[in-house]
Amino acid sequence: MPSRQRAQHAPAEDNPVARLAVDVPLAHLDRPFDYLVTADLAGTAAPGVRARVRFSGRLVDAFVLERLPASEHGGRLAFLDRIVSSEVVLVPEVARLARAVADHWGGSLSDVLRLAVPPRHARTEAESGTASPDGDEASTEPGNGPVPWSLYGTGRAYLAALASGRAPRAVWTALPGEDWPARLAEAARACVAGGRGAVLLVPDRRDLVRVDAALREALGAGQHVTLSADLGPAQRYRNWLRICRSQVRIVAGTRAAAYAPVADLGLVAIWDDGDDLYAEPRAPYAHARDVLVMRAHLSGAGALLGAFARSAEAAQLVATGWARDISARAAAVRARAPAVRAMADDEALARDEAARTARLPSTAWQAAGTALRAGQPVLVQVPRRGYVPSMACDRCRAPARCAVCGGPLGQSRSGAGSGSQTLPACGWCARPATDWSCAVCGERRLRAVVVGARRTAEELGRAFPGALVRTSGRDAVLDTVPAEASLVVSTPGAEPVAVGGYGAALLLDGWALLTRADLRASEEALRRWMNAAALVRPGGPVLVGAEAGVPAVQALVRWAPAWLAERELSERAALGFPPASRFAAITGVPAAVADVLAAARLPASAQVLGPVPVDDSLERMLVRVPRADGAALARALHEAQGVRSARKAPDPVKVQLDPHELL
DNA sequence: TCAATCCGTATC
DNA sequence: ATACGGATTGAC
Repeated sequence: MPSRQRAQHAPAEDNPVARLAVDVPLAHLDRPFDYLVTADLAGTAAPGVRARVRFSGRLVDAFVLERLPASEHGGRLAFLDRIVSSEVVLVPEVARLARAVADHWGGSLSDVLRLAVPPRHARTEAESGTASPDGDEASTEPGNGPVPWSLYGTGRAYLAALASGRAPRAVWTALPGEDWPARLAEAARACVAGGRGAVLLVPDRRDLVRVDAALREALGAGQHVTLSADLGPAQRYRNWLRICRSQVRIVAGTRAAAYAPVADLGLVAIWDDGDDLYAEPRAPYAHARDVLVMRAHLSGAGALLGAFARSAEAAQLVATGWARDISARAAAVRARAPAVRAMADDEALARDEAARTARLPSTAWQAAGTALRAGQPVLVQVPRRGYVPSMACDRCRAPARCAVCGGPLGQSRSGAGSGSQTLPACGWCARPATDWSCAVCGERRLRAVVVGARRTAEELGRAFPGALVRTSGRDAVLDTVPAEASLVVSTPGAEPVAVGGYGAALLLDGWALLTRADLRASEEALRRWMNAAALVRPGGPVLVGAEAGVPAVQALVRWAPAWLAERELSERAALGFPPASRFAAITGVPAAVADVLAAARLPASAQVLGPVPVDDSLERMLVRVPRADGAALARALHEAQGVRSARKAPDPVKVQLDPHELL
């Protein structure tokens, strides 16, 4: 077959070599491969198009990365089998980004490309390219109201820099009550004014609906598209093609939209980068915030990280000078912030299950009652069920940490038999906490922290007979609630926006958020509280069920997210935690994990922790290095995976850098 | 001495 | 996966 085909198809005269990214996940094949282009494909085998090639006997998908006059490959080149379509779907800018993402997280290019380029939908591709996108209605005139960015110190200068073609980078702390989708849309409009495009990321579909509406308001219809998994394959691919074909330059979407092939990218923006939903659950487990930061850096685009709260990573970008801080003046914050009070006695209630409904903290219920009587909705935030049990100081409730490596202590099950004892042990290095003492108060006793049964809507209904109770949570999320007396019970992240703002908010079981076995417990608690409290009208009462002295609670009371983030950042730096350090988690059957670590040429600074048993017969090892050695760590582990995949080692090993849920 | 077979390795 | 090269084996 080869000789016959080669006789039929002579190589192209110009640039007969195509360099391809082939879709094979094996780590040792994570590099480009050169193929010969036949004369008849000379015109269509352009950089960025999909191809099919015979790769070690099998037909596999591939992308053309570039065309070259000759190959550096010593052996014989095979001919490219066929070009799938002439649509350019992988532009060089995104190819470079994908390579950088793969390298940074120790993964393969093909894994990243599967996320970056949506699966082809042939019928959609064949449609005439002028079809309307999301079923847009009639065109509206772009809104041109006042620009509330002027409330934010350098905010207007930031937009002006975008419009003039520069690449300003900022961490933006939105004022409570801010109509943030409108502000993001204005930033996008500034890009358009300067002849460039923008990518705006939001955590979930509900936020996307809001940004979509704001963009339509700011830009008029048909000037942008949305990208998210729940559009379905056809609509998603249709919208995505409009970006490829440069028919739109503004994209709003969920995490995978970070790779949207917007031409002349002027801005990448992300709302609430601390949200867990930005952590990609598929290999190589890149975080969308970091992907955008990388993209801004590689492509010379501006960057905007906006939120009510602030992540330690965002604080890090400010601290290193990579991004500027855009915040409102203290007076403006004071004028708009709710009035926050901590209800410490909620702790006692949490312990005494029976007393709950009887001994409701009177301040909380007074505030709720007042708002309801005034005809205003009241937001009640309740934690989701099913927190991982963690250990805390018996006296002061500070989360308990390992004396040796600083990892979180948890209840490990030792022995599967009956009468098995549970003893607290480190979740990172597995050392039992035999001689523990609290770093805060010196107490030597530990207690297990478990979230009890959550207060139900019915309980609240009993406390306020006759009140309308709505719920918003995992199964049924409400987008908005009207300006009328109602109790709105919501889990974090599902809080509906209230027309006119909530009259009050109760943030229940706040202590439970703070004692999670999670490095980010404080930061995450504040993020959830602020996202809820920001929906309350200025000066409205917000009651949080947690100790007033805890830093996260202080930050909420003073509405000082940057203060907490900076504090967290310096604390973590002192303790060798991320983002000052980088971690890798290696999970698999014990022999396979040991195999990877033996093959990996880790940097000298690497500290290996574990193993810790995880479910079934699997175990996990952690490797920690200072941030500066992060790239070396990623490379070493990717190479080690390559050695194993070349050997066809049977047991799979999951290598995850910056494992989000562990830290 | 040569063919059949096995094993390891590369995959353009 | 599959193809190939080199080593190994077994029959003449």
